[in-house]
Amino acid sequence: MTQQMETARRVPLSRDRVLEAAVRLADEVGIELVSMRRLAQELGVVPMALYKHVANKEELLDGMVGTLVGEIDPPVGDAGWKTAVKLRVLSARRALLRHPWGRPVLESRTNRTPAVLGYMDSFIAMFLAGGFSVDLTHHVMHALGSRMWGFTQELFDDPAGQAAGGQAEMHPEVQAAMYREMAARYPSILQVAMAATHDDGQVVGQGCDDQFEFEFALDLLLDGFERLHHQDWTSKRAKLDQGWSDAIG
Amino acid sequence: MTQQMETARRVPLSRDRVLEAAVRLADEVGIELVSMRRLAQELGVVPMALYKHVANKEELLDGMVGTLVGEIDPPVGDAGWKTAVKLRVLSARRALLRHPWGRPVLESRTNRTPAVLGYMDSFIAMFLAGGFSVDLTHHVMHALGSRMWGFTQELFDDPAGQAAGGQAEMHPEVQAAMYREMAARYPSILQVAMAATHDDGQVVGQGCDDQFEFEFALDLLLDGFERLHHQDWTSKRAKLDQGWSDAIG
DNA sequence: ACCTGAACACCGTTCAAGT
DNA sequence: ACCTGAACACCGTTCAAGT
Repeated sequence: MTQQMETARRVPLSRDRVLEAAVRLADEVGIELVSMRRLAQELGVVPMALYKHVANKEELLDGMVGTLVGEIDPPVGDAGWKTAVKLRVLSARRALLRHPWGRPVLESRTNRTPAVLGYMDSFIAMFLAGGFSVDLTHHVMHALGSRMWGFTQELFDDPAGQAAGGQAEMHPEVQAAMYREMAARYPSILQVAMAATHDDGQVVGQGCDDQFEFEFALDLLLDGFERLHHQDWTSKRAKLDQGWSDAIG
Repeated sequence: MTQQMETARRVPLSRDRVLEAAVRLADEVGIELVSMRRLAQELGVVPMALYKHVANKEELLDGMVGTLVGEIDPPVGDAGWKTAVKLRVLSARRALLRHPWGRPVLESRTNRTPAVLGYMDSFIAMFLAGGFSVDLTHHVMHALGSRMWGFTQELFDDPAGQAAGGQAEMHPEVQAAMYREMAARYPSILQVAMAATHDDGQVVGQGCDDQFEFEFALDLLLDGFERLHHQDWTSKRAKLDQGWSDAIG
């Protein structure tokens, strides 16, 4: 331990070492505990030393996203666009499951870093290679949105602290009371929740198969994309421009 | 001003006054500047005084979401499920456009407050009333996800500070250099961006019609829901359970 | 020129002292 | 019993003093 820290202190800091340590720290203790100060401490360094390798915390987070993108499989070239897109999204999803901090960090990113632009570019290229018009590709990319990264903004995401099965510790009476309360106030939620969880008395959100739900929505979108593509769908805006081109051309 | 503050000090604090002030403050200065301390100052009160009306900041944010939900139109009863769902989502979207803080706050919510549960419940009820099976309703709600609130997690959302048209201040040379850089590194992005912005030299993300893109994806999903509903789609899991019921019933 | 301790301007929340 | 100032344990980042 002491030896490790001394070794760490001997090796000079570098942007890569900083990012690597940030990723490891976020994996271990969660992103909410990753502060410049804590990260510096982890590296056996004074906080200000980090600022020579990253301009500020935003840039640190951008860098972390970069390493995340690096873990996503490159697109397969031999399958159709649909398979290629799906495989890539699912690969991104696996990367995000390995690094739970990826989601909140991606959501908060606002800088167009090369890593993110490159990832987006390769997605667009898959659609174009599949014969999609530039116009349809544009809208389809918007529709995909953050699902490109393998996550969806869910109704209720599990709070960081709350492990699954927390319900098990409740007294039957309390559970019964909650049940009656739900039945009175939120009858529709209860109906769906009961069907999904098979009357084991859990409330909505628990007991859902996240992977299934993600792929359900993804397939729904991809099928929709395919349908529009086959019928040569064009947005009114693009149609209008086509009219203009015809008129002036 | 002084009189206002004194009046404010005279009227006793209440949960409603706290929430109302929080909403107004967030509308005016942005959510990132809404702190317990700043809010207290705005109310002419010592920070700790707030804690008698909200347990902590989380509960304050939950309360703000409550007032937001209150601004969303109730479901129309006489149209079909598709119209009812779409109108409600678009109403939520308008509420969110009036209160830009709603999105980040909703994204960060993890508590199942009555307001949110009630909103969800009414959505589920719309699908069930439309004849959707409980099973399909469940998956469809997941697929809808945060789109229920009228927003999508976009690839790049405009950073809070950056107004549209910031590009206009760039020198032509810089713009040309950026253009060449994009062409070399992200050819597919450039293709789409140019088509979307009609060669006025802007980069991707600018010049998109957010409302169009939102409705494009929403319609794609709703059409998908409709198709599955018409063909009596059932998840394998529900099919399996049906088999079990048949076997043991 | 490089490095870094101290400081600045904030947080949310606890807690004990004052009324 | 109620209220609140001071304090605690943090932030990200600036800046000037030290080597």
